Amino acid sequence: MAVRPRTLAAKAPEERRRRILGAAVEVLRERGYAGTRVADIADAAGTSSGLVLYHFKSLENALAQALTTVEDEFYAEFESDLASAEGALGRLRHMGELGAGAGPAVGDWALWLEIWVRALRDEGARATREALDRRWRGMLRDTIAAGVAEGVFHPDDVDDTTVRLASLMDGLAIQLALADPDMTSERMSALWLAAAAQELRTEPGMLNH
Amino acid sequence: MAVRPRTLAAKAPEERRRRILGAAVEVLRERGYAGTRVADIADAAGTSSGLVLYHFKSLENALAQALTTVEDEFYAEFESDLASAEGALGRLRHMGELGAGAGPAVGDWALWLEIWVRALRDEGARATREALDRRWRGMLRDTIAAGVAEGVFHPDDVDDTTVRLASLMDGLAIQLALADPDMTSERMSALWLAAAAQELRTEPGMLNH
DNA sequence: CCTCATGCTGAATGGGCGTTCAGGATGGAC
DNA sequence: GTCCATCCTGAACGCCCATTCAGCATGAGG
Repeated sequence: MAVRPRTLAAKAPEERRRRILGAAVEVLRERGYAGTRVADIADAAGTSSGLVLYHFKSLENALAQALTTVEDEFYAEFESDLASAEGALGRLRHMGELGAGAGPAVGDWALWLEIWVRALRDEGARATREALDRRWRGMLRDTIAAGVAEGVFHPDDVDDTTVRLASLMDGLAIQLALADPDMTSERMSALWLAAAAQELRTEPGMLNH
Repeated sequence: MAVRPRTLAAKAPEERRRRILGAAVEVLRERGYAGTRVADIADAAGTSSGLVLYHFKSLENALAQALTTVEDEFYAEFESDLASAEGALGRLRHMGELGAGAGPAVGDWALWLEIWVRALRDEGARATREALDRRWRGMLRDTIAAGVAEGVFHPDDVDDTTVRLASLMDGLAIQLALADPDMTSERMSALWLAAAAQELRTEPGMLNH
């Protein structure tokens, strides 16, 4: 009658595993990739370092999986939030606000900086981040294309505009992640939407909220 | 008759010191902040690890000084190159091209990623990078203001435009540093100048070269 | 020539930390 | 109850460096 042939011993291994992964993300945010120790993760998860290595083969692997988790959650939430937006204008506004920190992104931009540095030298990380970037740019491009179809956007060149707006968001995010006094969530969102309005030649005021 | 009261023993200590600093920069580019060892620097400089620690107090300190060196050279070259440009339009074009890798910037964007991650957790690094960013934005803002005075630029808001164009460059640079197949030096420069043309409402074609 | 401050070396030291492992506990199967 | 796969623990092991240091080299000053 067991759903799985394999029995689950101990309390709840899968639950424990997830707790460790969550702890890894937490520590990663606090100390960064280079500063995270196995013992830190174990402490944060309220378990032993032995178990961390038991569930994940190595620290390296644990951190990689932690980052994957973050990325997945990031996009999942992003996409679900976006689904509730109506029309291309609404979707674009959401993108500006979510990217600027209204959602899960807020503490995550720091992690993106870590991912970028990692991607500098790790082939796998590079490929992953490239794929994720393409996914994000794809969402942006689709939104723009939808707006063109609706007749509210009139970009010179959809691809170029997409790359510029995506890159602008990354660049603004750096200042946000580094807590530059000149940058706030609100300003970032406003700056990005203003750029979008220029790029897309929307009617004046269309993208203010 | 000695210029300095202190005698210089050995061959040329100051020269050696500079060689080590250069080696540190080289290794830093190759292996990144987290991956650089004292022995790597010593090897690259053709000396002993003892000497590295003799001239710089610690590895940490050596790397910090190496980064400072890079930053100084970066801006020095940037400013001198810029001085030769005529008019606001010429200066802006230079900024687009230098930033995109025509000059010393090309291998340095990777180092900027490292600096950003470092700034995430090191107060000193954060302050340094903020100051440097302000300096770069200041140059950009001055150029824009000059263009306004010349009557060739007509931005909505000089400050906002400055921040957007500076951030856009950072964002584009990430893809360049990570060798994203969709991004090249030429495309980056073209994308940035096109954005500048939009932001500054230049006459059509003014910023093409 | 001496002397001695400064440069310089490479082996030794010591600490930090990833990984391993021997040994328990747990709980389903029978 | 007995057995065994699976979980889990924390101490022990070793490796990898940063840093220290004892000692040699050099060359200016006298």
